[in-house]
Amino acid sequence: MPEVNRDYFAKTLEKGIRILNLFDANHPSWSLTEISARMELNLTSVYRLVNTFVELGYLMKEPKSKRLHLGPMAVALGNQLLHGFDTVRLIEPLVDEIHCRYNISIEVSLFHSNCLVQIYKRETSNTLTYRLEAVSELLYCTSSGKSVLAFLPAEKLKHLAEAQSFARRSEKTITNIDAFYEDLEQVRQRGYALNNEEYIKGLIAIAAPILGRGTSYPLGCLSFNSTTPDHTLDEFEDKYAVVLCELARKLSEVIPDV
Amino acid sequence: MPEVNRDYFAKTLEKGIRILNLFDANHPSWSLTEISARMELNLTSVYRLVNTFVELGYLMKEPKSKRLHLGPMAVALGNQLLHGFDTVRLIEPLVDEIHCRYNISIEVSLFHSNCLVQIYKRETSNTLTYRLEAVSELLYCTSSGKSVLAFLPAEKLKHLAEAQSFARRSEKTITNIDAFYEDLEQVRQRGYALNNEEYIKGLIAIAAPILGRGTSYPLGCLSFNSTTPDHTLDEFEDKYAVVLCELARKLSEVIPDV
DNA sequence: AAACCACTTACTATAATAGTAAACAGATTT
DNA sequence: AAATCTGTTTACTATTATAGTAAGTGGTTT
Repeated sequence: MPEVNRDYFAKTLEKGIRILNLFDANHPSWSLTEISARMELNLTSVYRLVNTFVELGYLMKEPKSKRLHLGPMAVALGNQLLHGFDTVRLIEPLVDEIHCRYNISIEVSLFHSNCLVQIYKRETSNTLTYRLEAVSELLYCTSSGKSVLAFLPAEKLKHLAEAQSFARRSEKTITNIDAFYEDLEQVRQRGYALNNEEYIKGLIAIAAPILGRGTSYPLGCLSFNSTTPDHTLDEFEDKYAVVLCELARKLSEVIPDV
Repeated sequence: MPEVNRDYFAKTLEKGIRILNLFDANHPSWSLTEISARMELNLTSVYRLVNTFVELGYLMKEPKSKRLHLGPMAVALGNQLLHGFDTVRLIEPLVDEIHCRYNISIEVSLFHSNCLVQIYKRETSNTLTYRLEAVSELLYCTSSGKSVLAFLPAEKLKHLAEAQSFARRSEKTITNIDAFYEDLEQVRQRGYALNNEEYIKGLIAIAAPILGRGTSYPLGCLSFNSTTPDHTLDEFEDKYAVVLCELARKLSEVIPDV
C-alpha cells in the first residue's frame, strides 16, 4: 500500500463507516454497548455517530430495546453504490443468466489490497446459515481465496501465504502451509479451486480466478456455493465446473485490467 | 419528523455520506471541484473527505485526470447493506422470480419521511438511458409516487400534493394539481398507477402500492418499467397489470407494518 | 515557454469531538 | 411497590480535528 497523506484524513468519517460496516446479514442488529465494545470506542462517541445515522435514516432504533438496525436510506445507498460501479453493471447480466438457469448461489469478488472484496452475489432461496463476509482476508480456507492465490506470481504468493493464520475453522481446514502449497498446485492444474467444508462444516464451493486479459494476473474470482445436504462436493464439481470456468472466462472479458 | 438531539450529531460523517451519495449510475465520476461546487463546501474540506474515502478503498482516483470513481469497498458495502436489511431478503426471491419469468425491469421502494426510497431493483439488459434516483421526492411525475399518494389519508395527501412542484419534466407531465387529483382518483379505482412518459420521454411504467396488512396504509410501492420502443403503455398495462398487483399483494405480506 | 487550471499542501483560528461523570429509563428482582 | 441492575442519554470541558485562506505543485493547452 502506498504511503498516503494522513493529515488529510477525516477520522470521524472513518469511524462512522466502520460502524455501518458492522451491519450485515449475519449481524443485523447491534446495541450501543456492543458497538462500543467492538469498535473499542467511547460510548458517548458511538452514541453521537449512531445518532447521526439514525437522524439521516441509515439506522433505525427499536423504540423499546434501543437496538439498532439498518434503515431504508442505507439500503437505497447500497443499491446505488452497487449499480454505480461500472464493473457490476457489466457482470450483472452474465451472472444473473447462470443464476436463473441453474438456480445456484454465486459470488463475484475482486482482489483488492490483499483482500477479497465481494462485489456481486446471488443467493438461492435455500438460505445458508452463515454468509461470508463482504471483505475477507481469509484466503487459506475459502475456494475464492485459493483460486486467486494459486495464480499469483511466486513472490506475492509467498508473502500472502505466510501471512495466513491457518487457524482451524472446521474439521477439514488445511492448517499447515505445506499441505496448502500442494493444494494450490492442484488448483493450478485443475484451473479452479475447491472448498470441501474447510471454512464451515456443511459449506462447499468451487471457485475460478478471473484473470486479466493482458496480464493473466488474478483480478478476482467467481465462486459457486452449495451445502452438503444439497450436493456432495464431487457431484457439485462434476455438474458445474465447466459452467464455472466458462463464466469466469466471460467475466475476464468485461472486467478492466489494472 | 420528531425533534431530535442536534447536539449529538457528527457533521463530518454527514458530509462524507452526502459525498458518497453523489455517485450513482447516472453520475459515475466526479472531480474535486465538481463535488465542492455541488456540496457548497470548501475545496480543502472536500479534499480531506475524499482522501479519506480513497485511502479506505471506497473511492478511486484516476491517476492522470484525478477524477473520482467508486471503489471495490464501496460496492462491497453496498452489497452488505442491501442484504443486511431483513425486508430485502424477504422480497428478493419474490421479485426475482417475476423478473426471471418475464424479463422486466422492477423496482421496490419504501415510503419513508415523505420520500420514496428504492430498496430493491432488477433491470433488464436493455439498459435505460436514465435511471431514477435512489431517494426521490418527486411524487407527481412517477407511477411509484402516484401509487403511494393515491392511497394516503386525505390530510396527508393534501399536504404532500401541495408540496409538489409540478414542474414540467416532459411533454406529458401533469403540471396542475387539479388534473393530478383526477389522475389519483383513477389510480384508486384501478388499484395501480400509470406513468405515460410523464417523467422522461420514452419511459413508461405501472406501479401498485404496497399496503400495510393491518392498517392499509401505503408502506411503499412496486413498479414495472419499460420504454416506448419495447411497449406502448396500453400493451404494457394489459400484459403486466395483473402480475403487478399480485406481486404487490405478496410483498405486502412480507413487509412489516409500521 | 508561458499561461492556465485543477489539485495538493501549510498553517492557524475556530469549531467539533472524546471522554468523564452523572442522570435517567426500563426491566428484573426482592 | 420499592430496590437493584443494565444500558442509554445528557452535561460539561479539555483536547483535537476541521474549515478556510493562501501559497505551492504538476500536468495541459496555447
